[in-house]
Amino acid sequence: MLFKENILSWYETHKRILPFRDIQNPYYTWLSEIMLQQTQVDTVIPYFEKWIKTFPTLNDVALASQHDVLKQWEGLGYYSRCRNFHKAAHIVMNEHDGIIPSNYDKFLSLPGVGPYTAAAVMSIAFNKPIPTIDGNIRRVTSRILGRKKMRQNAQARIKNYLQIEIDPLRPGDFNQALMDLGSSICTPTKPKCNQCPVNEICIALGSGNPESYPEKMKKKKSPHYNVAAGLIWDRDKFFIQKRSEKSLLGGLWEFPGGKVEKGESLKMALKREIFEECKIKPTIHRKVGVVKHVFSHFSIEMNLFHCSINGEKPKTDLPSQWIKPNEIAQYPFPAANHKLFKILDQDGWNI
DNA sequence: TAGGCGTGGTC
DNA sequence: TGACCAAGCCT
Repeated sequence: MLFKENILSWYETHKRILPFRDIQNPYYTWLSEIMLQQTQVDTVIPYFEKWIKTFPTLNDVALASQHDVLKQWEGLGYYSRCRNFHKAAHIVMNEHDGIIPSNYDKFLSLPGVGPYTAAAVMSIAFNKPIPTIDGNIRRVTSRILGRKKMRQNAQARIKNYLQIEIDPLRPGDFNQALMDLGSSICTPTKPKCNQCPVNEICIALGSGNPESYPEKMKKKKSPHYNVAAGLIWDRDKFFIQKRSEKSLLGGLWEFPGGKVEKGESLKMALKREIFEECKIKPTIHRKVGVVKHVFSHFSIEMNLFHCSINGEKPKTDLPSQWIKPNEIAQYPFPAANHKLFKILDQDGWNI
């Protein structure tokens, strides 16, 4: 049985038409691979199309402000991907004459580009026979080779195996075929082995329980926090501040506030947080709403209160703005804030 | 090297 | 409905 022939002929009949596929444009390939990190194809498509419309070339990305690129990324998550891509665009423009490097090591050295992304861009955009190893391919090869433990040793073995199997004439298609196989047939649970083009050589299937490959890692339970935030009004404008680039949700805008400490009421916590962040003691009015939001490693329940400032001026080290409700669209906010905006829109934004 | 880093979909 | 999952990278 010919592994790569079967994989590629399966791909020909099953591949999806995607806006970032079959376009020989390294910028499109690079951007899509960054967006696809830990993110499903259907989520990425609208973001990709909107981004390309706003920034048709890599030079447009380099010329844009971080604020503007984050605005386009808003809602996609893992915002360091966006900040790193923005930095990398500058490097390509300034140090590579605007040409995306077609050399693996040079491309790998760009911020936000790791072994997966470098291999994907090299193989898809530059036709270089370098195998990609992502979550899908790790699972597919774990099952084909019958290796339950996917640690350092196995990683090298996967690479060796794929380096031999990869089609030197169509390396990009080969890599994408294996990833598609992993996401549609060789799924983590309930794999559709009867539809698999390489089921005859799969050791995990032969073992009778392919789903048990590879061995799953135990995950830590993530903590939950109560959070209070203030919608601080001065006449028809409210106060927002920008999060530090190095923090969680770095570079996005938010309302002042923070975690509720043990023994604190929501309003006590909010007064304390606003004083710590802005050095003012606002009057806290009614609660606007509560939203629950799950992050990658913890969850929150955010309670938003209307506040007013009694003539005081907030003093903050972070960039800040007074904006009107209709100006929200200009600022990149995290998803939890957008949930609050929905509540505010229904509520009429009135104190 | 294991943990930090978002979000939306699925069951 | 909580737990898991999805085309990783950085520190």
